Amino acid sequence: MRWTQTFIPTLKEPPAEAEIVSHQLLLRAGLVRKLTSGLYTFLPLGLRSLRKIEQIVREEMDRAGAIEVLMPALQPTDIWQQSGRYVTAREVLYKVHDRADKEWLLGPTHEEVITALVASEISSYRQFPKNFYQIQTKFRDEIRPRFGLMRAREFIMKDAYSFDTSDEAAEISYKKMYDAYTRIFRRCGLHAFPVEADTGVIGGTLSHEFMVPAETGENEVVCTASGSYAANIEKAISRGPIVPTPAKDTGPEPEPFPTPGVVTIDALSSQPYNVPAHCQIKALVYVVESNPVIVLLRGDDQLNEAKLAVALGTNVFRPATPDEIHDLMGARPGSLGAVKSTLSTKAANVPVHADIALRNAAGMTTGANRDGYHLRHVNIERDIHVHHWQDLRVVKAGEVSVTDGQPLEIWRAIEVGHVFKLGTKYSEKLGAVFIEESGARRPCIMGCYGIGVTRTLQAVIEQSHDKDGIIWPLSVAPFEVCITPLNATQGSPTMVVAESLYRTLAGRGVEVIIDDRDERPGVKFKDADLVGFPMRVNVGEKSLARDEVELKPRAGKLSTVKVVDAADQVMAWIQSEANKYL
RNA sequence: CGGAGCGUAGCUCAGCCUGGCUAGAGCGCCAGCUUUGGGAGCUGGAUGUCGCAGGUUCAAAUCCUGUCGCUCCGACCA
Repeated sequence: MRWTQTFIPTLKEPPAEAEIVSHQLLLRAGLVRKLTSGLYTFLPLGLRSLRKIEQIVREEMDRAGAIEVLMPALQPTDIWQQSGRYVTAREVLYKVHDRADKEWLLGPTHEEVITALVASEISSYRQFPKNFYQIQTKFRDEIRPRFGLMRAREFIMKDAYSFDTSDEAAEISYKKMYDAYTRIFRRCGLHAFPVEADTGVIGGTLSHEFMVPAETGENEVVCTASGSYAANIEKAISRGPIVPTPAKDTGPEPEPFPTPGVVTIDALSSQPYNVPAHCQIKALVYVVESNPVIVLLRGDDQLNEAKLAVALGTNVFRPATPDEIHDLMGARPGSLGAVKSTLSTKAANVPVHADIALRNAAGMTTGANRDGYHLRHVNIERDIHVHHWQDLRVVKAGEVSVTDGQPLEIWRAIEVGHVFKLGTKYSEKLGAVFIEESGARRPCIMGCYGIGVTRTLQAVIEQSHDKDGIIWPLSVAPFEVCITPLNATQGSPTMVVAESLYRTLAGRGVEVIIDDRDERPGVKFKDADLVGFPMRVNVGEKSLARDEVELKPRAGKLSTVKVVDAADQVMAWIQSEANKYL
């Protein structure tokens, strides 16, 4: 490819709209342009890298035995009604109407479509296992698109769906995808690692997200240094708080004491009260499908809403409003508690969910359900009627792993993939049943597996760049080699050598671009570094006088080679570089 | 949807608080000359409904109201 014959609109300065470095570089290197929030045009170089990632994904899915299909992005509503997601996923659904005013959906994901296909086409146990995948544009009405391709309204996803006849077989399918994902991200030059993920209200036990560590990531991951434990913070557990919960009874019964104006954990732990946060019981009121529940946590702990969703069996809940709280508890937030003797008649029957870190807690302080008062000498087993003991807290750095007692760290990360064992949720609702050997009919066991292809592209940039620009891994670079003639005058010795090398490399199958622009060397160097081609070959009069050209790997040191050896040297370099991503 | 910020040239921004000449700079773009190993120099040139709509005023980029868009923080997710 010739630079002058493609379209690479680089920018000197980062556009104001881009906050994070990968987003800035996507724009500055001329890979994408924004149409409007969450919608991007892929320009030639961005598209080339995107296609390379897609191809890696395709090869590894094929290797794992998955079968490529292509499903419609436009979908009828009835299958979504059947699965129930017309309602539960309504927030992310883009709906369109045809001229007869019939409603259609732009697919945010394809469980319904693939399950309908399997329901109508596959009926015998002999036809399993099957795993279908596609690489396709998805549409989601994101609450807040952001960071360029990281969270877009329209994005390219690889989605795969496995169908099996038993749990054991489904686990094998799951493992194959898990292994394929590990290979895919490695081949993309990404350091991605799997973590246990929340399965949400769907339940089930098997779910992993593939995470790329990045300060700008939207997720938090809890892990040990050795990797012996790794989980999304929504799911993460530990052996409990570093400072144990007091368990010594300090009084015969709860004792109220005045705390005028004290409505925070901090205030109660300061002068003149000096009640350490871990000796307090925090009471929260939530409204679950219009019914109140009380949630108890240690004062120094935060509620993990994902865990609460699992505990409640629904994700339809919200914090109660101050008015609702006052109406129920007779006190305002900051003075709440669940001690039996302080609960109003109305509150007495409200379910109490307590975090397990509060087990056997004694000598605790909590709100008295009376503004300006707290209670001390609270013994939770004696004084509070706990209906449900559950793990509800957010794990903190420094606590130790349940697997091997190693200290836990917390990292931010980008989720690039998610593998999920679905069970029979969709197969039951959409009638994907098969006939087993005995003649009985049973629903298929499903799994679903997603990779955010466009997000992966940006994650590569986020993880691999320096002050000058992108540092593409060879495997996903838009071009492997950039030839930079320092004088682009047609027929000049420099250009003759550059053109010759260009033709030789292209003829040997190297993805090469020649910067044939009539620009000064500095401009070309800056642009090549910004775009991040893995190898740059400088052809200039100085070195040409010695019959040499320069090889400059984007991430390595400059060297010189004889003109006649240049092509071989470049080939050798590419070969050794390519081996790093296998 | 709640909170915060920003909309002035293709890009980055100044001007706005305290209204007043022809709306500016750098980069980019066009022409010419010079230059040619890390975003060159000089000269000349083109480019703006100051996001949009109302209002206040003798006068609005500037003040007020509304509206649209973009960005960031939270809930959602590949």
